[in-house]
Amino acid sequence: MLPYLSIQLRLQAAVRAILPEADVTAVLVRPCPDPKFGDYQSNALMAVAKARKMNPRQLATEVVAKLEVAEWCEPVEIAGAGFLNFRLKPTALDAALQSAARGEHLFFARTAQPRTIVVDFSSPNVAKPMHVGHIRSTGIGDALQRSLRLLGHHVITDNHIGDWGTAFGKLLLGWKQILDRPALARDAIAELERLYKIINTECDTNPARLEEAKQELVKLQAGDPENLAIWQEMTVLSQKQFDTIYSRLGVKFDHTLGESFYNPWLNDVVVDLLRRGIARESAGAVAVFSDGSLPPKEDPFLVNRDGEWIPDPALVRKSDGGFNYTTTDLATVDYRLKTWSPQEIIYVVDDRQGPHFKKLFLAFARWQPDAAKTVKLVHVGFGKIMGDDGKPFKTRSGDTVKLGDLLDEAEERSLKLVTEKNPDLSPERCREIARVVGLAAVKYADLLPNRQSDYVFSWDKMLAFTGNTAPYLLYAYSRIRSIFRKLEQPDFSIAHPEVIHLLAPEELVLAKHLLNFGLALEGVADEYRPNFLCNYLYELAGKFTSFYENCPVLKAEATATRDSRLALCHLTATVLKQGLAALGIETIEQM
RNA sequence: GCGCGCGUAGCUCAACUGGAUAGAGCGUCGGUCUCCGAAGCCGAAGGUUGUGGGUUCAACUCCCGCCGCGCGCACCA
Repeated sequence: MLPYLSIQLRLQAAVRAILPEADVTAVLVRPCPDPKFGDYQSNALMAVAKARKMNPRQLATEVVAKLEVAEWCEPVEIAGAGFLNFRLKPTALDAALQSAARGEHLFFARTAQPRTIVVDFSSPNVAKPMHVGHIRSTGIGDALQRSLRLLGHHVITDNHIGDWGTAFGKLLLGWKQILDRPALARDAIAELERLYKIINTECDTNPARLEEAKQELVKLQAGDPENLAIWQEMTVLSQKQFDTIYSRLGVKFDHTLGESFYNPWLNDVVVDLLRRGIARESAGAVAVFSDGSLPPKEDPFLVNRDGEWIPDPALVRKSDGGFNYTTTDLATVDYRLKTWSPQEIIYVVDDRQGPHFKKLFLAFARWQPDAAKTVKLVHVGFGKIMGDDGKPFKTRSGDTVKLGDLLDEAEERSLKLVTEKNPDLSPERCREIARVVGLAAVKYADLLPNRQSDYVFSWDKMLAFTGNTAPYLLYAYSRIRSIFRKLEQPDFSIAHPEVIHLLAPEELVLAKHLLNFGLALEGVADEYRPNFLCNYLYELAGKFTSFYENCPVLKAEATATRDSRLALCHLTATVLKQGLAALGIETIEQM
């Protein structure tokens, strides 16, 4: 077990010994923000004391008297208002690394309570090109599902593609009347996009055209064979595009159950909602209204107009009989619960859909109160990608940036840099390095900022080899690998874990940081924030580089020092690789 | 108008249950390759965390007011 977890358990036991009725789940041990205070700290006693109106330092003194941590720590220090500071004994640090070297752990613990978690992410639309916005849902969702799996959860990924809806009326009309077959063969998505744009423009100015499109949609929804066949073909063509992009990104889904999958249940959902009095008819449509159980300010089914709270319902059936996405989403929750019995469903979707998810989650809880208690529904929202001008990121001509083009450009730019820095490497080798670096740069730049804020897209920043970037991390990794190449043991493994014995300050700093890998992973899983792991890995790479500058490995004077440092390098490389993998980022041996 | 989110160094961003002297990178200035990869490393300068109050032993973090920006506000998703 990792030292801080052992210390935490003992601390909780000590608190329980003093205050038997105390809830110790919040009594946590965390790394110190400043090494001068020690390696780990706990500030939980101040909160415990406060809740009981006790003197925090007095409580700390009593707890410390009962605290048995001498096998890992120097004597515990009580500081400030009631902080506990722990300093690891060198033997405990060595032991932790040795157990990792024996393969007993990689500085994280698999969860004691595995949950079944559905992760719903990416969700592109049929007949439309995947664009730069999809990188966010896809990248964040993939990083979350990878991290959750690594921690031992049972994860089910489901790509809820937009393969149904009003857009298909226009697409069908375009397909029947102005389809350019050769163009479709060349670039299906571009042709479908062209159809949609033309018909959409016509519909804006010509009500008759709009009516035609609506009729095509009605026919599709009624199961007209011709329209269904065309729709099917559009879906297949789109899926090819998705597959190409996902294959480049290294993203896989366990399921791809698009919106259309739920069609058979939509009518039943609405009927049931009506029967239970959760939805009612309004202006020809069917909608879920507020049940008044929440204060108006917190009630997503209410909106304030000129000082008055008026209904802002969620529509589940349009006045023309069509269904809305709330209906589909309700059917989807129902299906997922019945099929997989998850404890948690995570939706990685743009923050602007926040109000929709609030309504959805509340509506589901009213529809199926018992089922709702078994599952945690979470909207993991994220902000927009902006250009240098502070406006949403677009091409020079003002179009949305297509994801495929973005990845191409990342590889091209990265190839230029790689070739420049490595004139000796073969073109094939450079191309492979550039592929990994370019892709990593885009993914990492997207995962690094706090997901809720908008961020500014910058090629120069994400491809820079300095600063908190993917190239910097990959460079640190490749430098470690270079050591083992030089050693002529590219498949190096730690033969004798007991050689690990850390002395130099830079060794200690690096080793202690390795111990915190699990905290970073848990942060990602608990807060749905991959940027915690990004920052952890950046610090790890930085601490490794400091070590590397100051502590000779292959040229160490003593064999024992050399072997210990080789082991430290190997463990660092393993954590870097595993951590990047959890973010969906590949590593390379050389760059 | 109402609601939600945001506001941190010149710029781009961090800041882990409220916790100790708010941290990085870029840019600027300076140091560092007869030594395992200098795409690196070390150092300096740079802040009233939009603003005014409040709660607390302790506030970037929680509460209230104000200013500024973004987003959303039935029959698209």
